[in-house]
Amino acid sequence: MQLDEAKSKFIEGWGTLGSAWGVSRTMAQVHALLLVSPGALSTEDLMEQLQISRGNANMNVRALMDWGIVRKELRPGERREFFSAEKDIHRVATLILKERRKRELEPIMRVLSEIKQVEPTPGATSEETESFTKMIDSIHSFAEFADGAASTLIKADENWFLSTFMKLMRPSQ
Amino acid sequence: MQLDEAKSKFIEGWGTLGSAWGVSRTMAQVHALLLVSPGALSTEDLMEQLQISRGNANMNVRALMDWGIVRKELRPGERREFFSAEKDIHRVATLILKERRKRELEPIMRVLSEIKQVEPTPGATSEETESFTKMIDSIHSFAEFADGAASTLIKADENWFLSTFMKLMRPSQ
DNA sequence: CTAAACTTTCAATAATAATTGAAACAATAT
DNA sequence: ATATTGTTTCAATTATTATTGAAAGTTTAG
Repeated sequence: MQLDEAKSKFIEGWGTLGSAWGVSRTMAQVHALLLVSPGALSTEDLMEQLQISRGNANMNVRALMDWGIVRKELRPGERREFFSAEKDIHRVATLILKERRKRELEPIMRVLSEIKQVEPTPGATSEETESFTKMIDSIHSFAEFADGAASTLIKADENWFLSTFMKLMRPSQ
Repeated sequence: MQLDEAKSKFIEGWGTLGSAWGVSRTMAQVHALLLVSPGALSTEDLMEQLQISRGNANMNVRALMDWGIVRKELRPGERREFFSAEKDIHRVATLILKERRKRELEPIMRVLSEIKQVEPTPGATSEETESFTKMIDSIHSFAEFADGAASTLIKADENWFLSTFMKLMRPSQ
């Protein structure tokens, strides 16, 4: 396979993966393009290679910078800005995990804590109330577990992540 | 807080969480409603309590059954079908993980293997080609790691998941 | 077999999310 | 000061995805 074809396939595939997560297809594609480009790219490069508008390119590149997985790169004597992706894939995974934790885990934790104390309600059997609180409790403790796991991964450095954790997870395969 | 209000809040919150993942809001809400209902519900119950159409209720309940987190329950002497959610939250997490692995990890793995052999391409510097294959390799091995981790979790039983893994992840908090 | 009770499908419609492109804004060089 | 080169914003548009509801399909009872 030729390099260009391989790059396109990767960008397309990464875009599809993105939509399965709550990430827009284009945002994932911009990320993919930056990942497989050895040097930094300008807004124009992004527009041309992905066939998207200037506004779109700008918005997505900014979102990626918010996530911390793309950096602005300024070149001396150059007016325009260049962008490059974090190339260390473990660090990328960590940063994405962090962002998703903030966006997804935190909101549901807030809801769960809020509804944790249900009053004995007139018109509901105690069975109903108990079944509800039991369910909420178990989701709550699971969410806390997931949150803790995410924190640990976020704090863990890449080496630990790869060597220790990997051996642990696949002891016999 | 009253039981009804708490239930609504939970259903709404679970729905919001769903949209952040690639799950439709209504599918997540149907799941939430079944989770907090002590008994099984009929299609009519779902329609009424979530204010959705028959077709919508049916499609989402079927999707949840495909995921394995909702079961059909037939009552002797009753024509209509009742549905109930898997209440064990660890099992729910496992089943969701399994489904997401199939839908997300597998497609990108396919793309990655396909583009792994890039020919030395005329018109591209060897630096360019090398940088590309290096990136693909590292994503590939990371994806393999994630896939292995997912398999392990899927196979692991609930007790191990809670006791061993939890202690491991949060050794000092 | 036919009616009744219920489920499933799917084309049409509505709701939501992403994208464009032009205008406003900012920075630098002359 | 103003022309040039670039960035950012945002209302309008387009594309995507979810939802409806009516029709077709199933199953059981009589």
